[in-house]
Amino acid sequence: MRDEKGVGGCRVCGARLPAAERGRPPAYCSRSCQAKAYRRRKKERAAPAVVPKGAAAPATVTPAAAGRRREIAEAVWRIAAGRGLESASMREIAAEAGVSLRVVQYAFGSKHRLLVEALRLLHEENEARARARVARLPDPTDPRAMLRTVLGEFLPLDAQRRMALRVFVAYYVRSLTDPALAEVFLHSEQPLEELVAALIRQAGPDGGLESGLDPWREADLLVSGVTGLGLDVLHGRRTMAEVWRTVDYHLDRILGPA
Amino acid sequence: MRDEKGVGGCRVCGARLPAAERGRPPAYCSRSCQAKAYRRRKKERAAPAVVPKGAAAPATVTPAAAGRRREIAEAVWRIAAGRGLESASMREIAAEAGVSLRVVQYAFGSKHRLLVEALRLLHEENEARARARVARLPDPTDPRAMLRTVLGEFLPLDAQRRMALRVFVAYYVRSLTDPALAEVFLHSEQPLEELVAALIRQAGPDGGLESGLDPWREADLLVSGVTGLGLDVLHGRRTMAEVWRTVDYHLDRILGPA
DNA sequence: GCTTCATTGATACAGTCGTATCCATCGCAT
DNA sequence: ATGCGATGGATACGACTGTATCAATGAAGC
Repeated sequence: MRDEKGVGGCRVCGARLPAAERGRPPAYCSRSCQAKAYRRRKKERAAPAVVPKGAAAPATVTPAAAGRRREIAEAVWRIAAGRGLESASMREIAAEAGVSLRVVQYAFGSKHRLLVEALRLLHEENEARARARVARLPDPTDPRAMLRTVLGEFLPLDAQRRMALRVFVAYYVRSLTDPALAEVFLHSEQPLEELVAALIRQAGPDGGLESGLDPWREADLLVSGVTGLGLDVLHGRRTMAEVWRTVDYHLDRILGPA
Repeated sequence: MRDEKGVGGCRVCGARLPAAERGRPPAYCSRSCQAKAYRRRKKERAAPAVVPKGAAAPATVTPAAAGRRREIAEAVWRIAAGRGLESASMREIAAEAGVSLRVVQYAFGSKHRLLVEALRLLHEENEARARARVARLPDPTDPRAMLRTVLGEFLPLDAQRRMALRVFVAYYVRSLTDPALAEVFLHSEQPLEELVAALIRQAGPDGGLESGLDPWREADLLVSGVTGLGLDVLHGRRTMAEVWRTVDYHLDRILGPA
């Protein structure tokens, strides 16, 4: 609740305001009053009341420019996951992000650029989270645990991954008729089957890899299969428990029983 | 190309037409001419010119009511596959179907009912085509050929299946936020994994089914995997040749080498 | 004080959207 | 020839769309 927008006259001298019909409503009666208020704020900022010199990150205060783009992109994710990408209008996005329409326009220029950028950011976010989960594994040399973690990135295991999966599917459909979105998809996501194939292959010498298996073909079906199973879970056609049983069955088959 | 709508005068006597500003444009100069034309049509219908009693279905002449709904639904499919479901507006659909907006409204009542019905019809259409392809197999007892045919129903192997796949994915995404569409999805598509599992199991006794395989789990990953691979093909991220190699590898693994 | 620049609130603009209304003509029967 | 319900063309309605415009802000240098 800051001071009311324009009902109390000039914020400095209290004089009546001209009340323009167009543009932003005035808050000062003159530019001199505006400059006076500015210098007052500047002085307060110079002595910012005991800041512990970098103890905790300033969670609420973002680097302004990039931070706001990020927050708007997150609003796009939430809307796309909850109500579908088709109801992500500029005004809805602005409301969800808690900013004005003009700010969204200014930050991204056009809706199309906003959508492309939101997809790109979600890709980055997900890759970072996936890497973090892999790094948090207790035994980094256990191929089965590693495979389970990697494959789990495409399953709706928590709110975050459920949302990401929904958003990605919505974007996937759009990308079928939108080259700019298609490029974001095709540019990333490639080395995944290779990673899984490498994990399977690496399990061969010391693990229990049955001979005669083609790691590449196994990885191919495993990755696309897990994606398809995840979509069924989103839909309510399967439970995660069933999916894990199927995945574990195939991991047993490929790597040998646990 | 029937006779032009209203440029040639009365369809019976050829007289000039009053050309009303509101409502449907007239085709007859008077009610008597209208009745004359009706009786003429009725007589032709009574003696329908050597119909061989059910030899071939009257492909072009549809039962009017259901036939038109079908044509409008096909227009929805074409638009959804070509330009995306989000650009399937009532007016676009009407234009694509070659009818007026009012006709689309009249035939389906609301856009939502139209979309649901179009999805239902596409499901029926696809099931019929799939059954026909299975029935056309040279050797109905060959599990490998049967499996390849069944799994092929989810791959963009021709223009029809490519279109159906695109439409289904678009609808799938909508169904995540639209219960009526979700019901159409959940109501069908269930017995598919069971069919594939049955085919795998049946190949056991006389075929070359390796012991230790769980037909149900194999079918589970195979079906969802083929779906996922098909989506990648739609996107251009894979070729159909690569997909067939992966599928055939796994059929070899499950059924034994060809 | 002045000016400049990036930012932004309020609103206008030109569409498209799904749906509803009006009403003439339709097929069909009496 | 008239009546009836189904059909359908033209158009209005109100809501919403993405984008553009105007003017005033915050912040800064001179």
